[in-house]
Amino acid sequence: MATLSDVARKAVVSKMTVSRVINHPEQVSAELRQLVYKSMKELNYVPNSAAQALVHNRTQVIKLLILEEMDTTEPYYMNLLAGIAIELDQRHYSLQLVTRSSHTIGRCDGLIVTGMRETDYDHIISHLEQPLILFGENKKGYDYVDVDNKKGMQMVTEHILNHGCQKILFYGIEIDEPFMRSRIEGYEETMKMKQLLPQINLMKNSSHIAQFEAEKVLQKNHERIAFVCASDRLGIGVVHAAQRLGLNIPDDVMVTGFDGVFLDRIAQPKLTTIRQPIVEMGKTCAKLLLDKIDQDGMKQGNRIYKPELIIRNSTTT
Amino acid sequence: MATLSDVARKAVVSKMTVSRVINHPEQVSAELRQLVYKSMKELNYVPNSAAQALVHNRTQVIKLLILEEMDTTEPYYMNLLAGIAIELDQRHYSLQLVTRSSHTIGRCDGLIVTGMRETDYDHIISHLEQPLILFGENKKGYDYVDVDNKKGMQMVTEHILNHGCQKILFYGIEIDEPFMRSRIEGYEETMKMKQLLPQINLMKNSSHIAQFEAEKVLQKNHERIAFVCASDRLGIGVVHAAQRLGLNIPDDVMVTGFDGVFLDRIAQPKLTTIRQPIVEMGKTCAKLLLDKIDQDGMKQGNRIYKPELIIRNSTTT
DNA sequence: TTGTAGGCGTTATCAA
DNA sequence: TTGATAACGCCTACAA
Repeated sequence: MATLSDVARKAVVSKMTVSRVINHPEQVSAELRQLVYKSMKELNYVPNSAAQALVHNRTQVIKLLILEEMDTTEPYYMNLLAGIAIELDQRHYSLQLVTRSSHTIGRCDGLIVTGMRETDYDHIISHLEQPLILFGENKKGYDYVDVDNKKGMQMVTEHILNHGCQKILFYGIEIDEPFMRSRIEGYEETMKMKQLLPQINLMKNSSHIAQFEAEKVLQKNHERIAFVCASDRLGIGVVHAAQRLGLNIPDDVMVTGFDGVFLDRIAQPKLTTIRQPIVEMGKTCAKLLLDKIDQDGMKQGNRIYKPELIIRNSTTT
Repeated sequence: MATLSDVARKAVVSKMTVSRVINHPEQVSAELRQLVYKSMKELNYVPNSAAQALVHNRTQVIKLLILEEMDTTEPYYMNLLAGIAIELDQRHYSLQLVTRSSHTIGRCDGLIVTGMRETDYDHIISHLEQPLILFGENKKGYDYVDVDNKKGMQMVTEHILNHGCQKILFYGIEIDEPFMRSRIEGYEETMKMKQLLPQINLMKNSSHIAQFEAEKVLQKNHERIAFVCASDRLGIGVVHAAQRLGLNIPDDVMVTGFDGVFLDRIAQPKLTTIRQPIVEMGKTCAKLLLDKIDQDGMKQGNRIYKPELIIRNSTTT
């Protein structure tokens, strides 16, 4: 692999001139600049990032801290990761995955944190000195990236109402975190606005639990009913329940999910859902973080994505 | 962050002694060694890997080259990645994700390659000079990690035969790669051994396509029938087909999947499947690769995992 | 067994 | 505008 010196020798200039052409090209005369570019190309020069990291006291490593259990890891994450990785690669950073079990965080230039619970702030997050970006809304003032959860749930609830169903149950995940509270709010407010009674049922994020719960409800129910779910996984469970009882989707039972990553398409019928642009959001996490690092840890604010309603056969024919 | 010099100063020894305690502890007297350990602990010393990388002409970066389309990315990958990441972190390497679209591979110490097609050998793989490990069997002599695909399909086919069903169809993925050929072989040989007619149907790895195909078959069929599928995704499609036609699983129709990552548990009923220990396999990929790097690219051979038959309600009650 | 000198590839600083 | 020098943190080679 060619080094700065190789390029310098070939162009018959000093190493510094080459370095300048790379970092402050405007400080170099056009003539030499062209000469250096030519040599770089010929030698196929790529800067050695270890050396750069050393001078700048950087690691060029970003850690992704996944605080959710591996068990609950949904397809979801792969997309987040893909987004993050694409952006990091472009800016010559690399990635390390850290889970709750890794006891020590180790060296890095910054962190992206996801799957965080309330208690993690004190135990983990507040001890970190590196810049960080959270994936998922929070009320503690940390910079974050998320979709507008409340708006999403409003959209999907209104969609059901517009299709002539007034009995709407909410199936959510039993977890006291902001993203969940926002989704509940979105549902609740929409229902109250129409003078309808919100019915909220929280459970573990498992398709089998959702199925079990929904079967109980459907056995007693005799009118048209809808389940708006806070995840596609719960949505799939409800679909199974309806099918087991021989009910028609969407005529007897309407079902919606949330996420729009993979599972919505696996369901049969496919799920109406709120799609989160996860890959995009991953890229944004990385972008924000790298900018934050470049700006010496300055606050970057939040990035809140507009949710997208994907209408499928679980609510319409 | 503390450096070698800091530790040396604190322990009142030279930098070299500290370096030796880390890399060749046996060359240092017990007395000094303890002193140095103590100082390291007190200063919370962690070696600067950029500096190490620089001296050793390493990058400390491993790339994971994912040649499959993002679209077909299954939950599967997250587990592979998790395994790889755990091992890399322990050995102070970091990771970069590269997809087909990244035009240049860039600097790294080694690669793990997955989702490769026949044509990629010439176009991509053969141009790489870094050590590499493939995830997935191949006949070109590259070191790889995989599950015994043939054995897995034999196990699951025999399982069906033992449960009194002789009409067994194979649903596979329409892709001419070794892993698929092995799974087909496993099915074919088991059937032939019992003098039964193998029936092989290849299609895109999509639950909806599998459902479509299975419905066609089931409409004409009037005996007990089983579908052994080459992925859980196909298996889910067959389950949907049976349900749409009001058939009972497993009494009328038996279904099996392959992979045992996430989707098998989402299905209702849960799928009998061949579980691949993906996290473990990911760790092994990383381990093999790092060893290969340490041994200057020496051939490491293959690691073939025993498949595990997970019996669930899609074949038994 | 321990320490000194030099170098890995890059960049900031200062001098020309 | 350009170049020489020193420094980043660590390790190899050699010397004591």
